[in-house]
Amino acid sequence: MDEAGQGDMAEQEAIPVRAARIQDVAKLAEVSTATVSRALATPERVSPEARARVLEAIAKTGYVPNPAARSLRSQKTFMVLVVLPDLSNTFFSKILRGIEETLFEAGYGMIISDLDGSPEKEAHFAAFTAAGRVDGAILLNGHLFGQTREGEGQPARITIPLVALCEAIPGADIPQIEIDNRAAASRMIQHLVALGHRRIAYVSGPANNILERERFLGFKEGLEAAGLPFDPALVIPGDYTIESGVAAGQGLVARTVRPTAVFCTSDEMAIGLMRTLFSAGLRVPEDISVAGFDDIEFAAVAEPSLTTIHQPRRELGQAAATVLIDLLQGRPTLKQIRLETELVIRDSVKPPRQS
Amino acid sequence: MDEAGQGDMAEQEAIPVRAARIQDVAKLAEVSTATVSRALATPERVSPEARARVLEAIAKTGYVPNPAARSLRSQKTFMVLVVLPDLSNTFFSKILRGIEETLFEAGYGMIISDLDGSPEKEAHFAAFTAAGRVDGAILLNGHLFGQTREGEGQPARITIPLVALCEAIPGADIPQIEIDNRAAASRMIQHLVALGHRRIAYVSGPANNILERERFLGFKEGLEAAGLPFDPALVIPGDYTIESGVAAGQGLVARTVRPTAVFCTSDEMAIGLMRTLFSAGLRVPEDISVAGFDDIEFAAVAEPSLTTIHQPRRELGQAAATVLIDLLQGRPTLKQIRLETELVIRDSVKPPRQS
DNA sequence: TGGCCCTATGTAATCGATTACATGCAGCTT
DNA sequence: AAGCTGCATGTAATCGATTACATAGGGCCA
Repeated sequence: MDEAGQGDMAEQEAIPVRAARIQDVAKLAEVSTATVSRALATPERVSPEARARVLEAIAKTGYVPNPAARSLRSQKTFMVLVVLPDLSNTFFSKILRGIEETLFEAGYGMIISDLDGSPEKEAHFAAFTAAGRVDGAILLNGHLFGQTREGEGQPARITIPLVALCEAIPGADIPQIEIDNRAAASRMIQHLVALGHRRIAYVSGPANNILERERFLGFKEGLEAAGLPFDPALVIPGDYTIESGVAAGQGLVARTVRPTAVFCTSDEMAIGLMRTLFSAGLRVPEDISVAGFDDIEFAAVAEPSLTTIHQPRRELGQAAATVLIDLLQGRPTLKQIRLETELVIRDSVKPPRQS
Repeated sequence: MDEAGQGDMAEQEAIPVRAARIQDVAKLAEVSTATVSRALATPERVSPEARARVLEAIAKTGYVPNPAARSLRSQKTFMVLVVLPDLSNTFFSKILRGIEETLFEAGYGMIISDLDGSPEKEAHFAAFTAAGRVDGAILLNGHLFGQTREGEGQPARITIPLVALCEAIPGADIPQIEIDNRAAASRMIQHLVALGHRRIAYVSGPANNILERERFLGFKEGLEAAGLPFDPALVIPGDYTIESGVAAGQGLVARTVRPTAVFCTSDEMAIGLMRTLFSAGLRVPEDISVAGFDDIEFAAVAEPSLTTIHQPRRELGQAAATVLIDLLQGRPTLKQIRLETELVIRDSVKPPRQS
């Protein structure tokens, strides 16, 4: 190692104290390594005196078990992989926090994999997982991995417990933790309809996305329930990002006949869309109502504040982590958990001007 | 394991294929395990024929080296710990992405630790680090860990390479990657002054936070440069969150003599503050100008769009990861890297009404 | 042709824990 | 008293890679 980063350090101890091993503890406590190991893993199987001596020796040496050795032998890593499509997306951060919290309490660490739409990364993490670097994984990306190139050369079958979070994975027989996207979307449409809206536009998520499919079904269901026709011209493509919301807004502004309300399937898009409407001189909700989905932090402080569907993000993360831990520890789990969403009524939706 | 999660799986192969070991590959390729290992680690030290046979065998068996075994022997984990104070904070997510990207390319995995203000978590991760579970760490939380209880029982000294990101760590002799917070804050004040503002309020970050200290110094520096007096009454406490911005706004609304401009040291606070001003019937920037700091995604689409300081978040993450990797691989590194910020002028700041 | 060096490869020690199996001893039953 | 049970503990195999050291063989030079 070059000295560049350490040129003038002074108060550091000169002797690089080798980390204490179980051997050192055993010697100090005058027992065998087996007893030390048992004192930690199964205290009830060790006499109180021996246990006390071991604990004292551990405190004295600052012993921390070497995880590599432990996991090599026991085939457990106490690590969980969280796979998500885009780490920089606001929507995920609170979910992650819920996951991290719960994992931490159970003694598990969290490794994050941001797929970023890259198949190579996906393949890498599939191998990573297959290699036994983690005990289980939480998938937020809507599909299993390692599913791509089957052909020759066994594609490293994933055998560890998996849990799907938010985006249900169709063919997979793994626990799913999610919200009822369809019902939530339908609920929002019914709310808009109840206020008198008849021409309701829909800003979609990315094509083929399972959330998108569900929300779109909910959208149509809501229309149907209200006896309104479905008009494909009122479906505007988006991909959940702010930018796509901005773009959707531009398309809307350019129209001669506009919808009276727009249901955006993410808050980011709703906020981006409102921005564009403002720039064009349109007012929300006076000229056009805008609804979102997710209830991210900024929804409440947007101007106007955003009517949206609240997703219990932290709880979703906690639930997924809990299920995975149950799975890892051999406890029975539910195959599907659906958390409740909530329609949050704020200022971006009002009855249309002339109904 | 209970069957709850796996009741009716069908197409799964019945034989739980034990993952291939280096032995299996060696046998198939008709070489020794040493040759297999070398074919992967130092291909140039293996004959082309042997290498080809090994690679073929690897492909055929789907062999992936067992990381626990590897790291037990080589004392390397190819894992990096990222310590941050709040995972659910928007500001960090893009930084994380920059880190993850760079680590991934270099073959490192990322473990995340959300300290959440909990000393226990901090102690835990200090032990975690000391135990050799990671090769290095990136600290976003502004202080070293394991620094707490020195006393008896050696407190598991951290000896692995560390890098401080965003929040410089005063006494520590480790590389720092950051922006020039002071200069950036000063720059913003000068911009406000140049537009004619004389009464400029400052919404602070949490007390004792190093970013806060620097930005506050910059604020005062900016005032001084303009020959304006520093008025403690114009300093409003905050903690970078939306909520604290909302609270700061309430305080402001209640005043009889208001500043003509408010410099919030985070975009979140600026957005929360604008919200409160709107609710009270004040207009931004007509009645009062508002500036932020960070340039998060929502700054551009806020209403009005937010004048702020752009931080190259992704690049910050990349730079920190790059420095850490250099450190890990024994290359020389810089001790301090300061990335450029940029004043982004948008619509939330205008000259005061009567100057 | 003998000696030397270099390359390719193999053998086996090693990393640090967990844990199957063995052992010794105390207490209880018959 | 013999035999059984069960607890506390120790011994040593084991997990799967990396790598120090040993060795075989080929090429080159004198």
